[in-house]
Amino acid sequence: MKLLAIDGNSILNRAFYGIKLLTNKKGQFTNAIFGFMNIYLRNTEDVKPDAVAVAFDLRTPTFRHKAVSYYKANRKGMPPELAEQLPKVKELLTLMGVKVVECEGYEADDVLGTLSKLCSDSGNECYVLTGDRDSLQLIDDKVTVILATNKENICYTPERFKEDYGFEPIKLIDLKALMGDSSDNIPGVAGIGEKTASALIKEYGCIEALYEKYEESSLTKGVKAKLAAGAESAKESKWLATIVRDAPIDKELGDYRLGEPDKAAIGRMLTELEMFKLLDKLGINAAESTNSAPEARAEEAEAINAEVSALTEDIIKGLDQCEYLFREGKLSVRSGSSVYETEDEKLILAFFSSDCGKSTDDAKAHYRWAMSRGGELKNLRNDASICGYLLNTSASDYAVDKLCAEYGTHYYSENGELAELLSLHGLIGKLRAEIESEGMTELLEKVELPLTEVLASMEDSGILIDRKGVEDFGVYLSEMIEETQQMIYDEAGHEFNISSPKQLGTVLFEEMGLPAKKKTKSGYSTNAEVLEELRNYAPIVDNVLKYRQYTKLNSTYVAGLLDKTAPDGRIHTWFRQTETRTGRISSTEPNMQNIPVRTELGAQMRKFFTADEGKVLIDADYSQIELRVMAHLCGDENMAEAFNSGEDIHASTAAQVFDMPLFMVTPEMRSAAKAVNFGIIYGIGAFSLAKDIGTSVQKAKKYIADYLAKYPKVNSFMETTVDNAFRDGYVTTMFGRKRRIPELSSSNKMLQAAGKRIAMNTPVQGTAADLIKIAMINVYNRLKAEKLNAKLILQVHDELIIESDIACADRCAELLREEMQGVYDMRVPLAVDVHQGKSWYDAKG
DNA sequence: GTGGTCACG
DNA sequence: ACGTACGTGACCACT
Repeated sequence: MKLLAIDGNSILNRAFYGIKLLTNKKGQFTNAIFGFMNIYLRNTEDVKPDAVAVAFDLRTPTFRHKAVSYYKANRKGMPPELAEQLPKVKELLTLMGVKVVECEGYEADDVLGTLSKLCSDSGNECYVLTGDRDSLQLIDDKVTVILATNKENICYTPERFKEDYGFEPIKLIDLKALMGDSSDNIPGVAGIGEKTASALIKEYGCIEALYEKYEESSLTKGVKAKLAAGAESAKESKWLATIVRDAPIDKELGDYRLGEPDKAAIGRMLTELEMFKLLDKLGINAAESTNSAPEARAEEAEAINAEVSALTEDIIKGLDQCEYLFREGKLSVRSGSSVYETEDEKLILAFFSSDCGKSTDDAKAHYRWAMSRGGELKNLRNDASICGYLLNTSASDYAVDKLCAEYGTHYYSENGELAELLSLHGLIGKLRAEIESEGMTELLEKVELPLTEVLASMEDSGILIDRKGVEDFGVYLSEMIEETQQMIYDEAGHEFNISSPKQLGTVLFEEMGLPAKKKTKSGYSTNAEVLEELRNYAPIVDNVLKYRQYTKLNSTYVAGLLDKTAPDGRIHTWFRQTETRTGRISSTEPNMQNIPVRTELGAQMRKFFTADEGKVLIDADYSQIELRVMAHLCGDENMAEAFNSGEDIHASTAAQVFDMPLFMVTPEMRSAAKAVNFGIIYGIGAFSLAKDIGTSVQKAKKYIADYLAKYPKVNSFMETTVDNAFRDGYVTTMFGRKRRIPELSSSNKMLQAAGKRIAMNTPVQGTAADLIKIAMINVYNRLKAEKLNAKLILQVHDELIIESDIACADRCAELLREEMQGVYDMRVPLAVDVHQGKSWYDAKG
């Protein structure tokens, strides 16, 4: 028989600290459960055990079977985020048919010691899985210890142990008796560290032999003195370091055989925890619902048994409300207890443009399909993924099966390709009810759903790219890269991969001896901020910075964009509507929202994004929209006054903070004030502000204090927002968009502080996102209604770009300004800069 | 797949 | 004692 014995506490700890905090919708922490189960599954697959035991510590303060309990009592307790996961892991294991072993007064490793001895004595194989090197003392011919480290699992057989340590596993106890172990409060011999201890054990084998002979040995006086002084402690430490091997547990190995899993209960539990990947791995279905309305379930049940019929024009005309899915050219529609299908493009277009109210999933793809054929999609009522996003902006995806599991509606997994369609019915009902009760109906109906069509149209339009121009720019960059690279090699004295931070670090900080300022997890930091400070030390630094700039432009932008050019000569980015935590849109393949602009060389890229023949680009961007949103949300009169008077806001902030008239504000003061303004939006911290403007933390603190004193309502707004976030667990934007912030309930101070900053930033960033989304919808509708030959083609967070016929460009520009400025009645004006040009570069003004 | 870096708002 | 501002996406090196 093969037994896998697991140190539950040790593995759970590794899992907890190795994976960032995760929670389900209710805020229950799940990261340790997730990590534990992954480690468990990986190892059972590798070991293929017949029996498994997972041991957990169980000690009470009054019961001390040995002094270890007393010493270990000093250890820090578990953080609450982990403690709440512990009983869940035990429950889950039990449901899976795995034996959980706890023994009053003993620790997990004592249980492992006992189990491994049982195996060893009876000639059975035992694998001990732990993250704790202490357990290596258990290794023998029958007992292998699998040590789970952060990087990999190391499988310790007696041979492997000997290779690494140079002595037999059992002598690990003696090693610890000498060197001690601070994490276990084992004192060892004062002054003896790992090296000396290891040498002594290799020479003498055990501490008894050592103490018998050391006085006559050739050891140095110092070591002898230390050994003499620590004799008692060594003996005591050896006892402490010895793992118990006869704990009073069930000693019948057969009792640890794996039992039958209770799949239904596991399904319920993991569904509740929203651990769907794990369900997949275990081959278990998510729990079924109790949540669909009975009528809905009845309709679905009938639909399952009904014949699927072919969709026809007449049927389309008779439809009122329906769910549909459109995948790989096939349209499936459910209405009442009937299901229809077709692959006929004409019929599909007729359906899309029909008056029937439509609920679906991933409508943007359908809009694009219709638009590219000159058609349209009308009366979109619901989109499951968008509803899912509004209800929880932090999920990784919003697939129908996941949503059904999360919201507890029935998923017809048994019905093949109709599964999702039938499941959608109950799911949409539930999602709408949740949206309603969370007060987000208007946000869904007036903002997100209409926006889907706008984004589809923007993607469909794309933007014209001057391929020849980009290619030429690429040739120029390649020449510069070649040249710069050669200079770097010459200065370094050899060739190396400049793009490897590791190799670059070695060259700069070891070979060339430049002062290393900052470290990363894996070595020296070589980022631009660090290199900037080193510019004066050696010319290589400047060249590396140049090299970085050229290669970035060449690979990300030149190569990246050429690669994404469609046959129509345009670039069609994907706008993602369910991606960001704050409500912003994101852009991928390529990302059109991070095209360079801040450096002159980078900004050249924008010359290659152009208007088509006879057309022009119109670019409009909000000026300081986030600060204006802040001014509106907090209602601070001082801040509003600055905006209302049309002053330069950063200069005006400087005048306030430095308490002087506007005309006396220097560019340096303005720049510092600008940094403070940014800090305010991000959730201010003195340290980072100081770093940003290159001043002392003390001065930064004073700036912040002065700022908040001048704008007292900014201060109270932040406080109230954070307080409410603690109370509710989420924050909201002006239009009711929500973001949950589980970080606030973390006991880790860093994480909680990050949660507070999120709480301060999200209402501001998110409201700005809401505003521009509404403006986009209005612009789109007006361009259409006024039949202008112009299209909205890009959005870059606070900026919209229209490609317009030259003939109507001025009207479009005016329309754009009106819709953006007038999007919502605020306490401060929303200022918009509008420019026209043949290229994006020119249209930026 | 993760971490480092850097492009944008 | 420790690490440090909000939100993204792409590319490269390295495991």
